[in-house]
Amino acid sequence: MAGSVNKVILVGNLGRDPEIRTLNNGEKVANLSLATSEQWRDKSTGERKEKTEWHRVVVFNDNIVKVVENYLKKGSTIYVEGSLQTRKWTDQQGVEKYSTEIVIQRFNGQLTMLGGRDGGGSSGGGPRDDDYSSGFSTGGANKPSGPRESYDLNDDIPF
Amino acid sequence: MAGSVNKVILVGNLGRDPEIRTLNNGEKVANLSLATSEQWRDKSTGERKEKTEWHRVVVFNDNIVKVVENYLKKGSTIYVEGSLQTRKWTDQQGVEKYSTEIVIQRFNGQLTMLGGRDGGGSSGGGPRDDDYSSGFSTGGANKPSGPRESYDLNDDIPF
Amino acid sequence: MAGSVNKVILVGNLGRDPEIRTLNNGEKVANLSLATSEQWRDKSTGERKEKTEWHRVVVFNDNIVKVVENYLKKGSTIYVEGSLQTRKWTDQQGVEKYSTEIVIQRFNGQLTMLGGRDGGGSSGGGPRDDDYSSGFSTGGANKPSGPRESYDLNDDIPF
Amino acid sequence: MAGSVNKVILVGNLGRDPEIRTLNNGEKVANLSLATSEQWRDKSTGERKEKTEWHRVVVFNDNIVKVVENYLKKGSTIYVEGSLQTRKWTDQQGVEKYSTEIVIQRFNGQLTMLGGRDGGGSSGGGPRDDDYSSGFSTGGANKPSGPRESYDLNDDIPF
DNA sequence: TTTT
DNA sequence: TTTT
Repeated sequence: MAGSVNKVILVGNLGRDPEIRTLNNGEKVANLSLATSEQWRDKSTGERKEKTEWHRVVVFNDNIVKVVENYLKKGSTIYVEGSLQTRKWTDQQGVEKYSTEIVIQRFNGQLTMLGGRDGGGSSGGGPRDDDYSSGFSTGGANKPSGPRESYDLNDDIPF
Repeated sequence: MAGSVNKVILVGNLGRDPEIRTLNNGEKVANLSLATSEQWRDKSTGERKEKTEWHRVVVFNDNIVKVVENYLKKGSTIYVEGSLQTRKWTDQQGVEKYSTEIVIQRFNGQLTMLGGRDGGGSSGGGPRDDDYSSGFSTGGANKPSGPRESYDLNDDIPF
Repeated sequence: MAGSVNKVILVGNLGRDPEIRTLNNGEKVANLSLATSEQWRDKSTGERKEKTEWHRVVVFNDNIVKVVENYLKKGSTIYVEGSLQTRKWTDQQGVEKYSTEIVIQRFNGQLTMLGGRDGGGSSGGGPRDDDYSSGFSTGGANKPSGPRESYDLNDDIPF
Repeated sequence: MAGSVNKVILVGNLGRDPEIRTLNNGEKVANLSLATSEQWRDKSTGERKEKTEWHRVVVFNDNIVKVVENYLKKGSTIYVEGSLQTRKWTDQQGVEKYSTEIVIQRFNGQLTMLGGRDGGGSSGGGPRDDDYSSGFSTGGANKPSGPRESYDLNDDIPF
């Protein structure tokens, strides 16, 4: 196909602490649940309205996973840049399901902390409030091998 | 919630002709099936790979719906800007399903034709190949009258 | 020209309080000085580096100008979306100069407050910390009534 | 400073053939002159108007420079993603000047060919019309060392 | 289902 | 200086 572009840009808050999983090959993957919301005033009734959208963000980029592990938690405000990917999976009843995620691959995407609420988590320790910005960076010896061919997230329960 | 951002930017091709539906209130809505794809060379095997992602784009913006109706068809290359929205629905077996779409609302989003293949469809009629660019427009009879033609900022001292 | 796209997305902090000017026709224009910065570690010396970029943002969109007037000040963190525009002007010595700005027109662009430092300004009054998000709005008295609700065509006269 | 974002997204056409320069260290840099334009109809007079904006794009990313060298020419339509940078320089009369450019650094940015007119240039040779998409890719053992500092050429073979 |  |  001629050149194409697949880019998602979100600024929002984490609805819960990130989940970090370790793949069979030792690599870590972070899953974020990110909320964005719109407010508006209903013209007819005049009342304030708000609609929240929840996004599933999956991070494969090593350096960004480290940032997620060390700095993010429920309530964190972040800027995220990734690409859309729809995954097909089969639930325990054998029903086919689809889950659309914002994916930050090894060699693209960005995640920037923007501060935000101090979280309500009980966790007290750990680094925090140190602003940290991480691009696609990564490096390491591995080249981009393309769009992460197979990885087992099939037992995830999409949001 | 603090200000948030929910933005998707895609450049790709239509997999089929757009579908236009008319709502009860007379408004039209356009549905697009847009493909983006990535190519890469497998590091180990050296072979070329390609992965295509399909996106559901839903257009509520009137002016953009008109562009879709009049100019787009299977194979068209477009730039699209909208926001992510996940819809819950129940299929005929009563199973809950989720569908994530790129939505171009009445007052946001953008769609720009970028040309692309002349389509392979047998359909011959209708306007075509006329490049046309439509922003969020505004709807109705009034369009933005353009990029702020003249204004005196000349005595500003740029940074 | 075939469809084109001209879009800038910035997240950064205001270097000083916004400047609001009133044009001859009574419209207001806001000027912002926005900083973005990059940090990295020098590979050879190992020392931390930082480079700050300053952006001139000009807001013509009425609703966004109101937000700027009422909520922004030195130190505010904002998300801004606009388009690039280079202006030619002549300084007092008669030398031609160029200034490139990020412009938020009446019918496009976005500005979202993201909180940030409480500013260092001595000014104490004025609204603050009330998170506020403003899209391209529409100008005039009518705002977009939100995501996919009913709405009336607006009878705004765009500039 | 807290995390910041500095991103420019353009779709437009090259006004002339790219210029490739070789730095002292042997690295190549590409300069592009990219046009974006807006059309609208003047409300009062009813006449069609068009305003073209010219952007200076500077490419440091090796792989993208190769694409530019091999595939782009006057008239090419491209998608470009980079960051804003304002450079200060002194002209031959000793006058300080500023130039704002869209920079594609070694480890970020994107350039995607979107086809476009076949160019009118007299140049006949060279690859052409082969759509080619290049991300920041690279990787290798070298990490991003920041904005435009010293770095090593990587010997990756782009896909 | 597109495109190369 | 491009493009329509």
